[in-house]
Amino acid sequence: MQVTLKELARRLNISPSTVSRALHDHPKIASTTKAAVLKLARELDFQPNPLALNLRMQRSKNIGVIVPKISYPFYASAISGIESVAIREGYNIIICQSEESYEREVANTKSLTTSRVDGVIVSLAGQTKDYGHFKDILQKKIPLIFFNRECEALDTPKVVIDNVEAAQKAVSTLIQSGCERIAILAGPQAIHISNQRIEGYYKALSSYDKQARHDLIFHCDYSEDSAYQNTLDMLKKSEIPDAIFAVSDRLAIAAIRALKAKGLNIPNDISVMGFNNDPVTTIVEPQLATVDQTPYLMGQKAAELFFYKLEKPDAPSQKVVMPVQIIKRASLRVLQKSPTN
Amino acid sequence: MQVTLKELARRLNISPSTVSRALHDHPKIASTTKAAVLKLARELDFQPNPLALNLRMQRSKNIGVIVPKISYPFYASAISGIESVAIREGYNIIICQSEESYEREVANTKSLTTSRVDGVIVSLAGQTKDYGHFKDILQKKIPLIFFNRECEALDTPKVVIDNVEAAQKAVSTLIQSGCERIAILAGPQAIHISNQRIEGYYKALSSYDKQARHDLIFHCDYSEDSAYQNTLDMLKKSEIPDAIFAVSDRLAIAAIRALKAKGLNIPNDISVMGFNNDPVTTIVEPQLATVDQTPYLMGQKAAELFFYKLEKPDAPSQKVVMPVQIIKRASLRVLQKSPTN
DNA sequence: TTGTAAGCGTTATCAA
DNA sequence: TTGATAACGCTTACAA
Repeated sequence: MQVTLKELARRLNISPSTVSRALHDHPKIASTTKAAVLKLARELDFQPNPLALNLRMQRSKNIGVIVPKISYPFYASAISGIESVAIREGYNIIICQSEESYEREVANTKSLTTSRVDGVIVSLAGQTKDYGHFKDILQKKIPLIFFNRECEALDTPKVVIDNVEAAQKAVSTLIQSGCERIAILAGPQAIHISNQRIEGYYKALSSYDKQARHDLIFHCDYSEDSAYQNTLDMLKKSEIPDAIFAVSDRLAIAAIRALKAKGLNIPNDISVMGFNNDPVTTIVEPQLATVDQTPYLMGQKAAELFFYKLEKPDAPSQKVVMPVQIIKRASLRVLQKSPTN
Repeated sequence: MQVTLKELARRLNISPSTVSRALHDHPKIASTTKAAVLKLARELDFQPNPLALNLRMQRSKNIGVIVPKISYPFYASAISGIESVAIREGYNIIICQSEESYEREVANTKSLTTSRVDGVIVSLAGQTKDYGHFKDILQKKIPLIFFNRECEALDTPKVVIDNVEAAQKAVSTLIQSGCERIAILAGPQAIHISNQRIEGYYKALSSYDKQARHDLIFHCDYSEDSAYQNTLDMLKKSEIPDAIFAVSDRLAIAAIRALKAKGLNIPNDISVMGFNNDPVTTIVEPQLATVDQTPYLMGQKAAELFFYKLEKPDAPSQKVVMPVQIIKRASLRVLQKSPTN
């Protein structure tokens, strides 16, 4: 059994309140009693009971975290980031996986609120289109933070990347390496993040005075099978693309598989660019160029936004936009500089 | 603000204890009052305050989980497994990463015990050789469960695979496909799990009346660089191996990289077998044969062992041994059946 | 069948 | 500078 504050008081023949004050070095406490308390506390290895503390303080010191899937490397890193700052502040995190399902996400928010978390950090499930469960959280005055996949309609702190700009950079990189017909392998039509990346794709093309071609835009359902199929479809065109920009590394790798199956050389026949900088990008052959999103830092930032909100509940909600970095790898063709230029 | 049990009592003009009993359908409660309580509780969406409950019951309903790294796919799956049964029992899990460091593992156990978890589920850090911090946990009567990487010296419930048998199966598979000179790419000398796999390697060889050759045993420090170097060393021999059994997929992939760099064909010149069934095994070329360990099921089982221990603290500790499965893939040569046999 | 009171371990308020 | 008391929200003897 752990030693309690009461027990310290009993042994020292003083009242629990005095012990409590000594432990928190309250201004009006005799230095002698304070010393005595601290000494005994150390001797007996006193640890305040967090359960009692939590009840008293009406908080749990837990942060709920809802992500689509912790086995996605992006989220594994983001969680580490969140955890690192939570631990530092004496908080624990409770991780829930929505598995991209709206129903599970709703269930997760319910379970987190009944377990009285002090805040919730979320990256939206792919299927979520209704935000009632998040409004409930806000209404209960529980700080709610989004990261990566956010809900634009809700006024909460959030940390995201500029998906438009990131995609624009990625596609510009392809253009600069000499690609002319760049296809985009996007997600489902309704996915915000995917649409933003399509927008960036358009922007890149137009900034180089290129005409966007609607027949080079492919929507898959985020499954590898469908990415594979869409890639095969691309290759049926009379003039096949000379580059593919996929909105995630997983999709890009499925595309690579399809390209290889058709005997195409990457990057000589076709360049490929992914998104996320997943560890597999260095395993696949050729190594996959991609967009790095610093998920660990995003997680840290999200946690920091939570603590800021906790401290200043009425401060306006910040939207933090993280920089991204293009990672050039062997899946990208190298521009042959023409000697005349 | 959430409605409390007291509030229900006040509104119904009965005592809190009666409300509490009604909610728990205590035998001696008038069915009318019970109905009334339940009705109001539903109307006001009463949720018992877990903080109060925890203090009263002297438990946190949290399970601490310490793993080397959640971004290892094996642990990501294992955690999902643990979580799935924890949630079902109304428990939350608090995840800590030791990052393979002994010091961090000690710090993790400290932080978990001061936050008063009801149990701890651990897979040992690579560097851990002293188990004092775990003895402290046991002494505090906190259930302690090991999974995957266990501590043999401690009498606790555990869920593991039979590493000797798994390695024996893996190496037998190589032998059956016609490999003669099988090298093993093992971890550091002190790692229990790695040594067990070496033992299985010996057993497989001797069961086929083959002589084990010490010059085919390579110890790397678990880093990819060192796996790469060790593989290059193998190739300096007068007679190079015709198969490599690596004790993890990560090491196997580093080996593949080295083999390719030296212009060797896999599996024609040399077969490769990994361990873990990491998702990258299907990305690397050729796809990597490996040993599947069902980490999700291991996690579930570990959590179940925890709840069993919680219920029956004095029951003898179970050791659950999970079956493994050899996954054959293209990195394995196919045996040319000689027509005379 | 129900109510009263004590207690889980802490802190905050008030009084001394 | 310290102590007594109440309170956080719940359960559980014990009493009625």
